[in-house]
Amino acid sequence: MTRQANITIEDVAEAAGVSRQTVSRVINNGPNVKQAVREKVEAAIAQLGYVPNLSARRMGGGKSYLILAVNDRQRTLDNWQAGRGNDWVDQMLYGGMTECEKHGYHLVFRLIDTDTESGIAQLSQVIASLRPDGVLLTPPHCDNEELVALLANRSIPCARVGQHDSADQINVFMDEAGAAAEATRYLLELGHRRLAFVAGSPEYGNSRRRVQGFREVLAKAGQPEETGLILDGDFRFDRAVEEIDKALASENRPTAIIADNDEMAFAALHTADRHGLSVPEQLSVISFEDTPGVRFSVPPLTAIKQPTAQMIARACEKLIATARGENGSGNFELPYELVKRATTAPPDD
Amino acid sequence: MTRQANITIEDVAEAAGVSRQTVSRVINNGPNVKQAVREKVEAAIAQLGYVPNLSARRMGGGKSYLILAVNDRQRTLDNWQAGRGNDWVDQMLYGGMTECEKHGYHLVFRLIDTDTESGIAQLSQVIASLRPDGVLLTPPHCDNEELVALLANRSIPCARVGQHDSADQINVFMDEAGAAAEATRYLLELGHRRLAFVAGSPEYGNSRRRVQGFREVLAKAGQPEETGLILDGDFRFDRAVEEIDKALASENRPTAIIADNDEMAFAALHTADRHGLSVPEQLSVISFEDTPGVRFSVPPLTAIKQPTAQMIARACEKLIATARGENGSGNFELPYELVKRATTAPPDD
DNA sequence: CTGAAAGCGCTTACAG
DNA sequence: CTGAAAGCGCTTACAG
Repeated sequence: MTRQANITIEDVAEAAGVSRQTVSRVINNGPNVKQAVREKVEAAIAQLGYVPNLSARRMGGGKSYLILAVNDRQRTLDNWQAGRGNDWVDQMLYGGMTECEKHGYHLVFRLIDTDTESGIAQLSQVIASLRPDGVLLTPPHCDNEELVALLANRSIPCARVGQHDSADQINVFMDEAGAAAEATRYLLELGHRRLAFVAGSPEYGNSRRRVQGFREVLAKAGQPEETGLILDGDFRFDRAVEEIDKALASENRPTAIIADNDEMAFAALHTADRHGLSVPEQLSVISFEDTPGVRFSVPPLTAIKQPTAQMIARACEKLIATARGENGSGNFELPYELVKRATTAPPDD
Repeated sequence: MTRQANITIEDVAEAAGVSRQTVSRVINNGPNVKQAVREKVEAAIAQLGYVPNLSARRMGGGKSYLILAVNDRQRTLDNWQAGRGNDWVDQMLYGGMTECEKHGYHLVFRLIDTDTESGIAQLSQVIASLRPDGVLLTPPHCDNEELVALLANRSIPCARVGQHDSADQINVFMDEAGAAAEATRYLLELGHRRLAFVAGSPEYGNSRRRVQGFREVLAKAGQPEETGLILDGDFRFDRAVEEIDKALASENRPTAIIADNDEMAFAALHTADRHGLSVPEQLSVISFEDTPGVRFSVPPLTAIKQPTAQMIARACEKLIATARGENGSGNFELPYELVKRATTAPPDD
C-alpha cells in the first residue's frame, strides 16, 4: 500500500514520462491516445494509487462528479424525528448511491423546503456551492416549476422523479393513475361498492393523479357519484383519523378505503378498530406505499409497491449521461406492483 | 431574485470596492476588517446573492466543508435491498445533516466494505477524491485501526462513533456495557433466573461490550455460570432462529432473551411462537435497538434506545471544530434509554 | 487594517 | 496523437 499522500496528475505524468495533458486524456477516457501510452499511464496511476482531486477537476472547467438528490425537508425531518423511519429516503439512497458509484459519481442528499421562496433560496445556495452535474427532484419539488426554471437558468440538468411527460427533461415515474385504477378495480372485483380514497396533499401531483385514476375506474364501471368518496388528508395520521372517522360514522359508510400513504392506511386500521369494525371482514384497506412497517402491521397491509430505488437509479443514470454530453432526456415509466396481503377481502354485508 | 449565474468573489470585491482578499476575510469571518468595510462587503454579498464555490475554496488551500460519514456497506445494502428499512442510517443522516447544515457544511454519506483490504482501498479512493475535512466512522469501521491509521496518515480528523476511549481522537459512544447490565438487572428483578444473550458479530466491539455487561451483572448477582447463556448470532434473523431454537429446546430453556439487535429480537418472537411459548408470559425479550418496526411488532418490544442521531451530530460538531483549528478531540458519552414495552414480564414458572 | 502575488490540481481550447 | 499555455475561484502567506 502506497502511503504517500497527495499524489497529483503531475506525479503521474512524470512517472509515465508524458505530459499532464495526456494523463488527463487517459483518466477521462479521451480519444487520441496511443494504446501503448495509455497503458503506460494506467500503470503509473495504479502504481502510485492516483485518484484525481474532484475540486481541481471542477475548477479546471470539468465536471463536478456530484449528483444532488433533493427531498422534501419538513416531511423527512418529521419522519426521522418521530423515529418513524423513512423508507422513501432509504430507497432513494439505495438507488442513487449504487448508480452513482457505478459511474464514479458521488451522491449528495439534501433537504429543501416545500415553500417556494425558501426552497429557491436553499437550492440556489447549494448548487452555487456544490456545482453539481445534475439535480434530482422528488415530490413535491418535481412539480415546482420555479425550481425547475432555476436549474434550467443555471444550465444544470434536472431529473424529475414523480413528474410525467414534461418536455425536454428527464422524467421518471410510475403510472400513478394506473396503480390507483388497479387498486380500485381489485376492490370492485371483490364486490365492494362503497369506496373511499384518502388523498394526500394536492401539492403532490401524484396525489391528484391517483384520485383521478380512482374516479375514472368508478365512472367507467358505471358507479353512481357517491360510490367514490374522496377524503382530504395531508399524509398525516391525525388528520386522516378525523376524516376516516367521519366517513365510517356515516350511514352509508365505505366498505373499502384506499390510502395515499402508509401512515393514513394505519390511520384507517386504527379508526376501524375504534368503530369496532374488523379488517378485512368489515373494512378493506389498501395502502399506496409499501414501507417496512406495512409488512409488520396487523394485519399486514395490501399495498401498491412503488419502484422508488429503481426510479432514483434511472434518474441518476440519465443525469450522468446528460453530464457526459449524451442526450439523457425523456420519459421513463417504471412498473409498480399491487401486493395483496391481509387487509382486503369481499365485503361482509 | 438575482438570476445571474456564477457570481464570484471578484464580482463582490468590485461591487464593494475592495480587494478580493478582503471579501475572503469577510466570508471566512477573519479578523482585521473594519466594521464599515465588513458591512459594505456583506451588503454586496447579499445583493448579488454570492455563494462561495466550494471547489475553489478547497483548491485555494482552504477547507472542503465536507464531512464524510461512513457506514458498513454490506449490512446497509442488505437492509435496503430487503426493503427492511434502516433506522440507523436514517438517524445518521438526521443527526449528521442537521448538524452539518448548522455550520455550513455538507454531509456525504458513504458505504465501505468491512473487509479491511477493500475497505482501505475504498476509503483512500473517496478521501483522495473528495478531500473531506473530517471522517466519521461507525461500527464496525470505528474499531478498525487500519482505517483510523490511514486517516491519521493523511491528516484527516476522524471521529469514531461507537468506539470508547481511544486516545487523541474524537470518540462518541453510549455505555453499551451499562445498557446491557441495566437490561439484565431488569430481567433479574422481574424474577428471571435463566437468561440468554444473543450476541451479534464479535467484529463489533459493541457486541463484546454488551456481552461483558451481561456477564458482569450475573456474576455480581452471584448467579451460577449456566444462568447466562451466550448465543452466537451474526445480527441476522436466520442464524438467530437456529441458535434460539436450540436454546428453547433445551431442558433448562431460558425464560428471558436479550437480543443484540431488532432482527434477532424478532427471531426470538418468531421462535417462541414456533415452540408454543407466549411472550411475555413464557418468554421475555429485550432488544438492543429501537427501530420503527419494534414499536409496531406484536407485542411491542422492550428495547434499549440508542442515541444514534445525537452521537452522529456530536461527532460532526467535533469534527467541524477540529477542522476550524479548535481541539475537538475527547470522549463523549451520550445517554441511552431502556424503553419498557410489552415483551417483558415476570417468568411464568 | 488592507492589497498584490502565487499557487492549489485540474481541464479546455489551441498549437504542432 | 501529444504538449505548452491559460485559467477556473478561491486562500495562504507576505507586504505595506
